[in-house]
Amino acid sequence: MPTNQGAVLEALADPSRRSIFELLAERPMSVVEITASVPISRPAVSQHLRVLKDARLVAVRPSGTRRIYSLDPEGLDAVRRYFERFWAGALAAYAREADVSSRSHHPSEEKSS
Amino acid sequence: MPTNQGAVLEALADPSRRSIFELLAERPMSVVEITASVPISRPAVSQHLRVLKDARLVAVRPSGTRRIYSLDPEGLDAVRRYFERFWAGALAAYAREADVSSRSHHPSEEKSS
DNA sequence: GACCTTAGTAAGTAGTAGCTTACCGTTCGT
DNA sequence: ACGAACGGTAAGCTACTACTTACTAAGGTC
Repeated sequence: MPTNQGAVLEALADPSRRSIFELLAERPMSVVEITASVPISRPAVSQHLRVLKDARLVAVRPSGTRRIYSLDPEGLDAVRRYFERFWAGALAAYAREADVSSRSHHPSEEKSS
Repeated sequence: MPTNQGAVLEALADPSRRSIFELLAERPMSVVEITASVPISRPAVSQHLRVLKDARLVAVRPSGTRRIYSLDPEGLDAVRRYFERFWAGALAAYAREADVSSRSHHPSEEKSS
């Protein structure tokens, strides 16, 4: 199990974390830079970054005394695979349910089998 | 409000809710059926279903005294679009960061405004 | 009709997640 | 070497969230 999908979903469930994540999508930034664009304290940002990093949604690169955070495609890909797993099934289920609903609402038309 | 992606992510952040979601991916089920496959009480299941329904991840169809829950492609599609939005950027950022890392130490350039 | 099944809501509780301030180690500039 | 900027960690508080046990309503069966 490479890169737990649950961790990714839990990480992005928090609005502050989503903001940070979306910020880093524009360009890599240091912690102070991120903090300037977000209404929480710097330690809070650090804590969020730790969660995002554990979920492999972001990666760090040290640059002098700063640490430049950027997006890590790894976690993104993990969650993408997770949702792809359900996509076909969801469409099929929807089609079947829609069919059932249409029978109850419209007594006419379409008797396939 | 076209299917808030945040709501979808928050809904699937909970393990119990993910279990229910994945159960319904196999086949539509009633609340008691779901409860039988999950280690929580039936009211808890109802509460989770409400969250999933608000996020448009599941849909309900009344069938007599039961309510058959099934996947709703709407929420799934919303979150898929959300992640697609970052996919290209994440890959580009990753390539750039990998490039930066590959060069050794460069004391020049890069100045914060 | 009586009565059982199904399921959503109310009210209350325990645990955890996110925030803060304070502190400490590193790295750069002078 | 000293001081300042950067950033991660610790400790503590608050608020929310997931869970429970009632209770209530609606539909189906006899």
